[in-house]
Amino acid sequence: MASTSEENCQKLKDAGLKVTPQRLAILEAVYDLGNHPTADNIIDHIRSAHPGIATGTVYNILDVLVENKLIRRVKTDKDAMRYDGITEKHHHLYCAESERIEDYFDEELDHTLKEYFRRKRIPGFEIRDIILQVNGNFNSHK
Amino acid sequence: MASTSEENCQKLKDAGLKVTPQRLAILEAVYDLGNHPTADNIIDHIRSAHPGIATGTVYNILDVLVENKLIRRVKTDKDAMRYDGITEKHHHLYCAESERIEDYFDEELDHTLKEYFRRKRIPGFEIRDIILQVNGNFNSHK
DNA sequence: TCCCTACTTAGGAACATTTCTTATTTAGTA
DNA sequence: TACTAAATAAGAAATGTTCCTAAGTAGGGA
Repeated sequence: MASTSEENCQKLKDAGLKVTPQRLAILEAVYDLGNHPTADNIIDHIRSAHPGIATGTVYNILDVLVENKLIRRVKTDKDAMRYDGITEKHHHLYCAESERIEDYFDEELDHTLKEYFRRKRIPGFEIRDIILQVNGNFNSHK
Repeated sequence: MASTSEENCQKLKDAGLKVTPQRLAILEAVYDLGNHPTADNIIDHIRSAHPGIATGTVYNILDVLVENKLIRRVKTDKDAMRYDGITEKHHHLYCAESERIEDYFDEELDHTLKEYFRRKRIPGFEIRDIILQVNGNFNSHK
């Protein structure tokens, strides 16, 4: 989870993006904060080290990072958009009662789905990927 | 797809909601518009017959209808929130290139998933339901 | 049918997000 | 190291969504 500035710098370069202090700060904020921060969480975190950054800039950069697959966007029904520093394929568990969102990895499931849709095609639609939105409740207290 | 005012009226009553002209109008707008309208589409549609309705009211009522499961909210990555008049369980096909979203029904798939998670439980999490977000492209022109 | 109460709406303010334009900065090249 | 083109950030303004309060309305009971 811990990543150095140089590594993050490299990630930006690899994606063909110019490296700017703002982009580094935001990428690091998403990693540091963990647990699907909102744009607001990210702005707060960054302003401590980087007071002048504009709100619009943060949103712009988040978009750029999402487009270049350095981070992901996590949809929620109600509240604000949230972000995720994990780029490997994974699903999300949404708690109906709290705002909690957990990552869920399951290669067996991914494989099963892939097989399923290899057999049963959807007419007129070419699948790129499938993300599960698993709704329910956490019943143990972390 | 066609539904009378009386039927919609009854749906509201069944959900324990007071019947108001605004609620009926919005419920009908979602059915009439089809194809996952945005709040904006709905507001436009309603204002023709119901000019005075406040924007906030439309959002409030959409929330109420979602909470009472008369309609559903469809999450999208980027653009505005969209709504869906179909309340049976179903998944969504998201087109990467257009804003098109199609409904996808597949009982066999639902059954497969149910079986899968009956075997393989997620520790500390109780599943209520699972929605697939199928990303890809439409390759035929409808 | 009329009244009462709780629920609902209108309207506006607050908040979240996107978009636009201009000035600045990056990174490659000389 | 200095120059330049292209990409980027700041700031402001537009848009989308939520929240709040006072006024209005639906529906049950007298």
